[in-house]
Amino acid sequence: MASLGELERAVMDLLWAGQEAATANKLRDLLAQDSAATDGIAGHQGKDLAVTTVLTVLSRLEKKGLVERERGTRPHRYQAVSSRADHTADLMHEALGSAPDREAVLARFIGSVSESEAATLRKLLGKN
Amino acid sequence: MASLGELERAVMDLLWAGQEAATANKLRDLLAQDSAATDGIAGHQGKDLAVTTVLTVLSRLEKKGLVERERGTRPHRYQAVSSRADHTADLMHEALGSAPDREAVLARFIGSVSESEAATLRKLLGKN
DNA sequence: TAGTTGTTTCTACGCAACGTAGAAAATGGA
DNA sequence: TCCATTTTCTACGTTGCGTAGAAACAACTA
Repeated sequence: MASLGELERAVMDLLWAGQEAATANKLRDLLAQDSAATDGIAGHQGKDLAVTTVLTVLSRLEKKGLVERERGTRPHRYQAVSSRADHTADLMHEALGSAPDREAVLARFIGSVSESEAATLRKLLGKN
Repeated sequence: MASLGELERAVMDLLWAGQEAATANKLRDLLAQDSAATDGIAGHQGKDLAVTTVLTVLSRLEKKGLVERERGTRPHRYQAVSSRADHTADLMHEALGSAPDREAVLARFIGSVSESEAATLRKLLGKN
């Protein structure tokens, strides 16, 4: 129960990027900006989402446990439950988790990691 | 384009487990066995899939690039394109890949790995 | 060569997830 | 009490997946 749709991911990216909790309206605006930027000079003909759309997505993300909502304030405020790094690491563990041959997987994983990342990993593991 | 459904995964598990390429019929039988075993003494009332079902799934897996089919022989023979370990490692890279903060992700990942696996990783990264 | 049988392809249905949003309800201020 | 803002409810279209029947196809036998 962890994979995200395109819009869900876009919203999470915004929540992860901003440090403050955001309202649905704020997020809608940011999404419009983003798509305008992506469309380039062509003019953002695409995506002006309805606020209800954003709210629906936020509810779904809340149900999935990725988003937390403050119900006290009137425009509710939404924020990511965990950082993107944490979430991504969780995903990696999830992929790894269901494998009966964890060591082999780790071997392959390490095998196809860039040298600089390998260095990072060595550092993190405490070199001994 | 990488996530698998339940049956798709069951089929891949069989292909990954067996060393030889298998036919659709063989796979159907193995699936029936598996579900019988899972059902325990209760009697495998559940899953006797039609061969066409297995064939459909195999086609979809082929389209996804996970399965390769020999069309020469009459009962076509199917096999996994890459090992489960490779595939899982790919998934991990995929999760990691889309992150702008790769180092942070790796840090979190390492942080929540068991000590024995950390040891494995150290060995694999071994400065040698 | 024509029938028979095993195999594959085509087509399709139901269900769940997701993008999308209108209609209606709720809430807080004028 | 009425209005504007915000949230909830409901819903529709699309896509992926489990599932399989019907039809096409290939190989063997009589």
